[in-house]
Amino acid sequence: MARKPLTNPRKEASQARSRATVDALVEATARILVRDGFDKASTNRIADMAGVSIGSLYQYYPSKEALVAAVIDRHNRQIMRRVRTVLTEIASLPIESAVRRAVAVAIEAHRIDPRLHRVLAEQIPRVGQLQNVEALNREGYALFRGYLESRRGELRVTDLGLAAFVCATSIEALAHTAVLYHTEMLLDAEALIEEATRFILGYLQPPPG
Amino acid sequence: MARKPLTNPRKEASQARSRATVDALVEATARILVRDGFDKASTNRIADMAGVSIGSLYQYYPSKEALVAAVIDRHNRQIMRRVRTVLTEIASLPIESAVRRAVAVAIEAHRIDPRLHRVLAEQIPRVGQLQNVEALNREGYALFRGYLESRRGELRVTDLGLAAFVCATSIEALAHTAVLYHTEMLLDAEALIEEATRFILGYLQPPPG
DNA sequence: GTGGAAGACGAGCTATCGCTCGTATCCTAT
DNA sequence: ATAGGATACGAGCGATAGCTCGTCTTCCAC
Repeated sequence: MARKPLTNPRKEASQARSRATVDALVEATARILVRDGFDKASTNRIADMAGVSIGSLYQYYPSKEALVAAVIDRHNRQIMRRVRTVLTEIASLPIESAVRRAVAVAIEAHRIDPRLHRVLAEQIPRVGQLQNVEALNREGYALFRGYLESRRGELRVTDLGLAAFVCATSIEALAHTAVLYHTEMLLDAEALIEEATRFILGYLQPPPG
Repeated sequence: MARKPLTNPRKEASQARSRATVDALVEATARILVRDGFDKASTNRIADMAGVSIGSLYQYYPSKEALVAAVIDRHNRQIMRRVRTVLTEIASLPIESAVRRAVAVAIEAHRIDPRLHRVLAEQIPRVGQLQNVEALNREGYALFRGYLESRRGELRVTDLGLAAFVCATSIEALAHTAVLYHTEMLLDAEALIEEATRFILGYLQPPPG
């Protein structure tokens, strides 16, 4: 396997001026990733677009990968803030509305910055941040599993771990695919949400009657 | 968006000797992709591993991307041959066994060469082959949709297009995730297949009774 | 058996990459 | 006011990338 470059920031920025520099670098990285893709995102170009000298760039980030990792981090934080909130709120809801909310937030999360999300989804493996993203997936999975456990009596599934995996993976994939590759479906997002909800419920809930 | 390099082969190999050269190049590309990743797969290195001079490489492929595209192509062909066969066979099967077979073949297909599949899944967007892969997905989707239509009377879903999208996307995602990131699940692949089958059937079939 | 097309070769060009380091400027504690 | 740490600068180094082109070798139709 390939050797991993360091992806941690080099030092904290302590003065306001330098914090602005760091922000500009991360922002410029995100913009270049979206506009030109990972390959054309050279450190020189990033520094340029940030209006910062290449020397300053290397004061804060040891490599291009570290910069991309910072972008990923920022994006993930945005997503998880939203997902965590909603998946915590659903605890008190009945199954049907809980699942509907979960599906909706998955779509919402993917729509936060779809173009960036797409580039990142493609580039994350190369930056060696896969574990971190796996950790996020696992958190979503764990939150959902927690909910299932609290409602175990109302479910027809027995292996809640497996069920949570199946649900979380599918919901994520549906949201991901729809947002990134089938935007026309979002014109009637409600219909998609309803269908996905029926999908999940048909699996989780015992047949009526 | 980034400028696209040409990805078409440069010329056909007509003599046996040159066909061997082309094969060696594609094979070497695949091996280096798996072993070292896309970034370290330089044309010089590929030519080296193939035991072919760099000049010969450029006689047949105009760029590194073209070589990777050839690898993708070969791999996709392997996968689709299998998937097409099975999805055609299921036409005569009742829903339950048809879905089970479909799930099984999705997993099977991802297991053909998982390490290569993983690298390719990550790198395909950069090679601009996304449409081609989308075409494959659409073929899988269309085949499955055809089956659903032939059984429409036995289903509870109404929008078969949407249903096929939901099923195909989920099955693919479950197979993909399990094979690439949760190999421990494959120790009991039967259990996974059964669960996924229940999952899909709960959505497609009307409640019993 | 020979001429010309097909194939193979690899030194080396240009471009760009990631990155360092010596120097200049700014900020703040005293 | 000023010392000295924090911050910013950017010319330019070494490495490596993709790729060309002039030359040599092999194959095959006649």
